[in-house]
This record gives sequence, C-alpha cells and structure tokens, in this order.
Amino acid sequence: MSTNNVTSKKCLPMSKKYDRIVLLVDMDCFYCQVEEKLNPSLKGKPMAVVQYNAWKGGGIIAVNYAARAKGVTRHMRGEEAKVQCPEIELISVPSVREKADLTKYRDAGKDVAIVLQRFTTVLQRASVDEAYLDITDVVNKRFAAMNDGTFILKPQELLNTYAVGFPSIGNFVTTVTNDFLYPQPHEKMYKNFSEEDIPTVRRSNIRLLVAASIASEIRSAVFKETGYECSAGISLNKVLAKLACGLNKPNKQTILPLTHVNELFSTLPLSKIQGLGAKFGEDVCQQLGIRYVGQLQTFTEAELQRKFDDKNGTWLYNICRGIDLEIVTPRFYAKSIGCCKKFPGRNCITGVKTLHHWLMELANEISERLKEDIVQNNRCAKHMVFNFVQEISNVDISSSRSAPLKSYEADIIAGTCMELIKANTKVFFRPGSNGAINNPIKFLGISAGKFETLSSKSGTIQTMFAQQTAKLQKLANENISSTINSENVETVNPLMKSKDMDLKVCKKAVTEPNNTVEKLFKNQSERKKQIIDGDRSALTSQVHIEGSDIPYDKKDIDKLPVEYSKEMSECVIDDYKYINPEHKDVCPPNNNDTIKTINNCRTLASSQLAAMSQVHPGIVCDAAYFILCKESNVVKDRMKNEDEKQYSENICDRLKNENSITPQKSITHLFDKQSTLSNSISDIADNLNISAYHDKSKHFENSGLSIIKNIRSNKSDYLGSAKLQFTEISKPVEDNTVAYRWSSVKNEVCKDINKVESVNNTNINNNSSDCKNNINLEQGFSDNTLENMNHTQIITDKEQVNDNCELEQLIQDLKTIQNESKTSSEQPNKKRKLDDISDNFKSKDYRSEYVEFALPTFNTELELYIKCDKCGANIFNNPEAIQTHNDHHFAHEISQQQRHEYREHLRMKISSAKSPTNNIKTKAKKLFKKINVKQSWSTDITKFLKPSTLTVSEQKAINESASSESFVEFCNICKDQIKGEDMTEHRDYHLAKELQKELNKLDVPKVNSVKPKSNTHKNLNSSLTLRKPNVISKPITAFFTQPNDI
DNA sequence: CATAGTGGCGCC
DNA sequence: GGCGCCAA
Ligand SMILES: Cc1cn([C@H]2C[C@H](O)[C@@H](COP(=O)(O)OP(=O)(O)OP(=O)(O)O)O2)c(=O)[nH]c1=O
Ligand SMILES: [Mg+2]
Ligand SMILES: [Mg+2]
Repeated sequence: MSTNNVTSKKCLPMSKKYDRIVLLVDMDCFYCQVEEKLNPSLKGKPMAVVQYNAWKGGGIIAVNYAARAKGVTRHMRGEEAKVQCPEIELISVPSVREKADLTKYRDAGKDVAIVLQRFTTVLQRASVDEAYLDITDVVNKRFAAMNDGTFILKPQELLNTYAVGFPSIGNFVTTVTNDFLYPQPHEKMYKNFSEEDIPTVRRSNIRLLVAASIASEIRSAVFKETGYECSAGISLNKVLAKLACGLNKPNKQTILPLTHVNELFSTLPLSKIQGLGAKFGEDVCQQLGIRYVGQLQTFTEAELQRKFDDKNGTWLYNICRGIDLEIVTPRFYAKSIGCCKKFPGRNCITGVKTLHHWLMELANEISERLKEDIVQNNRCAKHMVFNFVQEISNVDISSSRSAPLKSYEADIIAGTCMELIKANTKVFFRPGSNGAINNPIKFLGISAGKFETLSSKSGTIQTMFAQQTAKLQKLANENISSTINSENVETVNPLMKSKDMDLKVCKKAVTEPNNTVEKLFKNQSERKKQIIDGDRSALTSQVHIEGSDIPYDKKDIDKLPVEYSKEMSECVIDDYKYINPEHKDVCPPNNNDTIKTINNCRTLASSQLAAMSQVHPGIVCDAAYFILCKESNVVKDRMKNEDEKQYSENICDRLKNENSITPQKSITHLFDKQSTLSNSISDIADNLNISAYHDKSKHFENSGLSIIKNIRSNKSDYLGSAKLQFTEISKPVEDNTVAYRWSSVKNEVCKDINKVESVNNTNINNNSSDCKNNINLEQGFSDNTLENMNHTQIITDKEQVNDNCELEQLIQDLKTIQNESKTSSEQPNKKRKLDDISDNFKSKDYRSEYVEFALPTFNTELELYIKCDKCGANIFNNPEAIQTHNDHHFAHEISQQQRHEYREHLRMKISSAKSPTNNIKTKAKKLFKKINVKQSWSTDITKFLKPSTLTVSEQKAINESASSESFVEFCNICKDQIKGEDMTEHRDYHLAKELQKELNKLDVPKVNSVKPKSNTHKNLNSSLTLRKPNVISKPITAFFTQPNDI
C-alpha cells in the first residue's frame, strides 16, 4: 500500500525559467454549458445556474455569456437576474438529500479532463472546470516535426487566437518569425532581458506559436468529444497561462509572450495575479503603495523579503518579472472528497436528532461518492475531517476535528462525527435536556482524504474499465427510472444483462447497502476471478502493437476488460498519430485488436502513469500490458520464467533509455508474485522521477531556420504584412540535432519502431492535423459571428411559479399552528414545508419527534413574547429566537467598529479612484449619493407590507411590534423585513450590491490589453463583496468556561 | 442568514 | 492536527 501523498508545489531551478510551455484550459461558463448540453433548447438564450430557489430565486453560481451581456453576474439572486434580464432561464442545481448536489458538474469536468489528458499526462486539474497542461514536450515534438517538414503550421487557422501586445495573431506571426529569421541585436522587445536570455526568449515566441496550434487542436478535441467550449491561456508558466486565459473569453485562446509581459504588467492590477487576489495582494499594494504588477519591479528581492517573508518576497520578485517556477504537478483526481452545508440563522440545528439527521445526509453523500471513488480510482480514503460551526455565547465558533476513516458506511461516518462534536463541546446538551443542543450548530462539513491505492487484485482492473462501468451505471439509472433496486443487479438494466460479469459484480459491490469497505475489499479477489475466468471465445493469433516488443495474443486481448469502442479507437488513433507524427503510418486503423490493446494500456497509463509522460506510449503500453497480463494470470500458463525476465528487462532497458537515467531499482521486482499492479505502477513512476526539462534548451540550438520554413503563410492577405512566402516543404531529413526525446532514444528502439512501421504500413494520412485545424477554423468563424450578433433574446412566456406565495397563503390559512421559527426558510421544497405544517402532528416527518420541534413555541398556552431587557423589543419566547436576538445585539456591538471602517473603506475606494478611471469614479460617487438618499428612512412601514409573503408568526411580530418599538422594519430597497438594529448593516449590503452592479456594467471586456479601470472594478468588487465572515475560529477549549446564555 | 458548496495548500 | 487563506 502506498499513500498517494505527493508533495506539491515543486519548483524548477531558475535556469529553466523559460524552458516550458504551459497551457491553462478553462471551460466557458461551465455549469451553464453542462445544463445547455442536457437541454439544448437553452442554447443561445440567456441562462444561469442557481442553487436553491426559495429565497429570492436562489443564488446564482454560473452565468452564460448571453446573460452576462445583460448584466447578470454570479452572486446575484435569481430575482435580481430577472430584473436585469427578464427572459433569463434559471436552472437549479439538483437538490439531493435536501442539499445541492454537484455530481453532474464533477462528471462533466472529468469528461473534459479525460480528453485533455490524451495530449499530455502532465496535467494538473485546478478545479472542476480547468486544468494546467505542461505541453513542452508536445511543442518540442511538433517543433521538430516542423523542422523536418512533416508538420506545417498554418497561422491563418488560428483565428480564435490572440497574442497579448499584438493587434492580431497575424501580426504576431509576422513579427516573431521575422525576428527569428533576422535577429536584431537591439530589438526593443528584448530590452528587459539579459544578453544570455535573449536567444531563449526569442525562441520562446516561436514555441508559443507552435503551442497555439496545439492548443487549438486540444480545444477542438474537447468540443468535438464533449460538446463544451473552452478558452485557453498559452504561456511559459502557470501564472502567465492562467492570466492569459482570462483575457479573451469565451471560446478563445490567448498567447502571452514573455516579451510583452512587461507591457501588460505596467497596467495590470496586482489582484489579477493568482495568489494576489485577496488579502495578501491588498497587503502588498498597501505596504508598497502600488497598484500594478509592474511596479513591484522597483523593489529589490531583499526589500520584498523584508516586508513579506523570504518565500513570498522571492515569489513576488519573480512574478512581477513574468517568472513562475512552479511546476505542473500531474494530478487527475481530487485529494479529498467532501460535502458540507450551512444552517444559517433560524435554520441552525438545536437538537441532537436534527443533528443526526443532517450528519446522516452528509455522510450518505460522502459514502456514495467514496464508494464510487473506489471503483473509479482504485483507492480508499483513510482519514476524515469533520468541520462544524457552533454558536457559543453568541459567537460563531468554527472547529475541525479529524479521525481515522475505518468504514465507508454512512451510519459509522455520521456516528464518528457525532462523537467528535460531543467530545469537543464542553456542554453539549442544554442543561436538563438530553435532546436539546446547548450550542446551536450553523455549519456541518465532512471531508475524506489521505487516499491509499488499493491492492491491485482486481482493483486496478476496475480502474481499467471504470469509465465503462460508470457510463453503464448512468445509462441504467436513466433508462430504468426510479424503480431501480440497486441491490439486485439483474433487475437493473437489460443492457447490462449482456454485459460482463465484472460489471455486475462491480455494481453490486458499490451499491450493496450493508457492505463495509472491508467486505468490499474481500469481494475483490472473487470479483477478479470472475473477470478473469469470464467465458469468452478464445481465438489464438498474434497481434502486433506499434512501438511494442511484446507479442500480443489476441486471446489475451479479448480478455481485457475494456470494451472496444469505435469512437474511442478513432481518438486513440488520432492520439497516437499526434504523439507520434513520425509514425503516422504505423497504426492500422482497422485493426481493432491493436486499438483495443492500446486503449486498455493507455487507460491504465493515463490514470496512473502521469510521471511517465516522457515515455513512449508503446513502452508504456508494453509495461502496462505485461503487468496486467501477469496480474490477471492471463499469460501465466504460457509464459515461462525466462520469458518473463526477458520481457521485464527489455521494458526496463527501454525505460532507462527513454529517460536517460538509471532507475533507482530494477523494475524486475515488479513482477514478483507479491507485487501488485498498483504498486508496480507507482514504483515505475517513482523510479522515473526524472527531470522533465532535462537537456531541453540544447535541443533548439540548431533548429531555427528549418522550423521557420514550415510556418507557411497560405493567405498573406489575412496576415496583412506577412513578408514570408515559403516554397516547397523540405523533405523529411535524418537530422540528428532534432531535439525531441522520443526521436533521440537509443537506436535499437528506433530501429524497432521502424521495423514495425514497415510491417504495418498502411494508409498514410498526412493531413490528420490539417483536418483538425479546419474544424477549428470553422469554429473560429462561427464564434466570431456569434460574438458580433446582437443578443436579441426571445422572451419566453414560461411562468415563474412563486412557491412562496402559494405556500405562505396556505400558512396563513393554518392560523392555529404556530410553528414558524422552526420552519426553515431556506428549505425551499414546497412539499417539505407543507408536510411540516399541515401534517406535523401526525406525520412521521423526522422533525416531529425532535426536541427542538417540541419546544414551547408549539404550545399556544404559553406566553408568545418576552421583552428584551436591552432594547425592550418583543421577542418570540423560544430559546432560539432569544438567542438570535441576543446574537444581534452582540453582533451589533462588535461590528460597529468594523462597519465604520468598512464604510470608510468604501468612501476611500471611491474617492481615491483616479485619472484613467474617472468615469467610474464619477458614477460610483453618484451612486453612493443615490444610495445614501435612498437610505433616508421611511417610518411608515405599512406601505411596504406584503402580507402574502409573511408567515403567521412574522405577521404577528409585525402587529405586535408596530405600535411599540420597531423591532422589525422593512428595507425600502428589497422590502425584506429587517431587525431594526441590523438595518444599517443591511443597507450597507445593498450599497455594496448596487455599486457592484454598476461597476459590472462598466467592465467592458478587453482584448489585447487590460485597462486600469478593470482594476478599479476588481478591487472594488472584491472589497465590496467579501464581507468578513462572522465566524471566529478558536480551539473549543477557549470557551469551556463561557457561560451559557440560555 | 443575506451565495453555497468545494477543494488545495501553507503555517505553526 | 487544526486553522486560515485563496480560488473556481
Ligand atoms: C467562481 C465559482 C465557480 N463556481 C462553479 C460554477 C462555474 O461554472 C464553475 C467554473 O468556474 P469559473 O471557471 O470561475 O467560471 P465559469 O466557468 O462559470 O465562467 P468563465 O470561466 O467562462 O468565466 O465553477 C462556483 O460554484 N462557485 C464560484 O464561486
Ligand atoms: Mg470556467
Ligand atoms: Mg475555472
């Protein structure tokens, strides 16, 4: 067993600062695209994805570009979006177990990443919708191919490509190729670079151009295979690539050349740099009195280190010069799987049964996802962290406690959490009660991590066909509707009946209600047996795999568990040709066995061999196949020990050759009986912990002219001033100076490959890349068309059903029941609420038997209100309401200073906006005044009264308090009822929102440069929207002696 | 209450 | 291990 605990954030040595090409691919308005794909009628219409929808139409978490054009933004409420854009379609995130469920977006993100991964295994997923790709090797490979004439780059096909600092991509091509052909010693592009760096920097621009053509193909593949559009940033490191990506969206890609970093940085707000978008960035700006990234260059490294610390100082010093040494750490899967839920305000948890209920809901989701993770990723989480926020003495206290994760069963996970919170709370139960919780709970989160790779026995085989399994399961769920009995696979899916045993076993193992992790693991040997012994027709014939030394046997291939898929195979062929352009004739397109084998082995390779990215796929294929066969006992009978040794040594030798290093230990041990496939794979990876950029620079020494030759300009008119018209493509040459690693491996391997080539030589398709480019080109045109279109929207007459009105009317009718303070306002589900109310004394709704739902509130005989002795207001006479009220007093007191500072901060921001942002400044000031006027308070609240939206108790509260103190008032902006003492803060909230809205309108997307006003917007935006979380995090022990208020 | 739910990583 | 920061 090995813990997949890879140290992260490794850095390159400074000497290799300009050696890489890094791509950042980010999906455009991702969740929206996912929804559009599921419901194509939404395409083109303004649309947003919301979470929940009871309160003001739900919170918007993604907005498509049609809706953005109308001013709709993330953070808005559904209702606000409707104001901005009445025809907007609001799609809800599915609610499962009464909480938002993001599964479909995770799945979609994975689909995309699988496509991306085909282009390089040096892929680091950075979020659900984006990934960094280190495509240095791919670029170098293509560079070499251009050098020998086997690839022709056609810049006119980069219509969707932008280059920072250049008016057009054509201009970029012309400039950098000219400069490369006729280097000017004092070209001003290089004025900021040291003499010795200039040749590297000059080459980097050409490499970026090559990278752009690859990026185009990658994005095309993503679109073709997933239907999703994305944008990309193309530069020399992660920070620059990320920055570039955001400059042109959607469906565009942006090159950020080293030579134009300074120009960009001179007006680029510091906050635009990843890592400087929040407090630290603000701190840097404030301490140094600067705004733009470029201004950092005026400080010495020592100065920066002194002000911040050594690490940050050096980082800042480098970043402002466009240098970022952090490597792309290959990682496909999340390191933790978690879920959480807030219980704000009245929704807070005040009874153990409710707590248990929610812990079970969360644990069930975690459990489900962890079990799926076993199948998908062949690993098992060993550790869990439980996060919770409690309100203690009117302060929100956040705590985190961890425990070993010994079972994936929900009740065990929930039980562990329950123990943890009890053990870490001084007074858990309210004195005198064994059901009421002393400190209301406002947040629960469970997360599982510290994954260990499972023993390979069947586990890895699962990994191999995890995709198929998942897809079949999905299909099954869709086709069979809700009558699925997951315990009985035979009833699940007629499609699956014809499928392999292993799928059934898999499904069963995952969904069987009472199986524990331990059991699941025990089942694996059995499952494996079923897979291996599965009855299949056995033909015996030899199959040859390109780049491989192993004589594959068709019989063995047939036993491999991955289903042959025509579509996938075509991808694999493309992929294979792409990775091996010089072997483009190697792969016989009609040889299903070959394709299938590669599929299998590449699946394995892609999921577990990230660190082997430098290795020829043929070799990976052999290694993986060999181990797989060995592991599966497929070849056991036929393969003698000598053969085994020979093969393993062969693979070992070739790995060594590929990497120019000696593995620390022989991989022959991988074939020991005890050795597992997973361990084998990770050991290989460990052994191949090579310097990825080893010897990179020298590869480019002599390859300049010929590569330029192969940047062909077919449409010089498009390129405008393109001066270069090239003639015939040079014939492929045997060029020993060609840099690419795969081409420079030992002759024996090359010979082998050549031999294979000559044997399998069939259809040569020289134009495969051209095809891709053409596709890309067309997209580019259509995008532009789309972009220039007026966003005239069809107004749909779909009625907006107002759940609240209907619901509240019913509540009104049920005058005799006083329940309100317990009925969740953010549990939007109508049915749920109705059940709660109308049936709550007879139904078995979980709440009905809980302590906190049996509080005095339900007893009409008791006094309804008590007087607050601080403000004299009438408060509902239940512990929660009292506590909430007290909380408001407390919050008010402690936040007064904060709010003052906050308002001062706003004023400062607005008044300090200067010259280039004059426009904004004026507007902001105006707005500020406008809002202030609005704040002038109306005492006649009755005109804002909306009885239909009030609950019984709320109505009562109004009636009770209207004559005396204005305990509850109505905000004249949103018409919400707000407690009097909270009104100032509430109005600040509106002020912030209004400002943000106004500023959003002014945020005109820029193409090739970033204007300062964008800065002002962002800074303001973040300052305004990021209100201080009102949660304090302290060791719980700090509150052991705190008195309990209630 | 006034995005919420989620994930990675650094510091101590 | 627990907490805080940062981000999509
Ligand atoms: C920023 C952010 C994103 N998300 C989700 C929804 C987004 O669709 C998804 C990706 O985030 P982003 O990539 O930041 O945004 P986006 O893909 O919606 O739009 P674009 O990249 O074109 O600007 O992650 C959240 O749930 N919460 C957030 O705070
Ligand atoms: Mg995105
Ligand atoms: Mg993103």
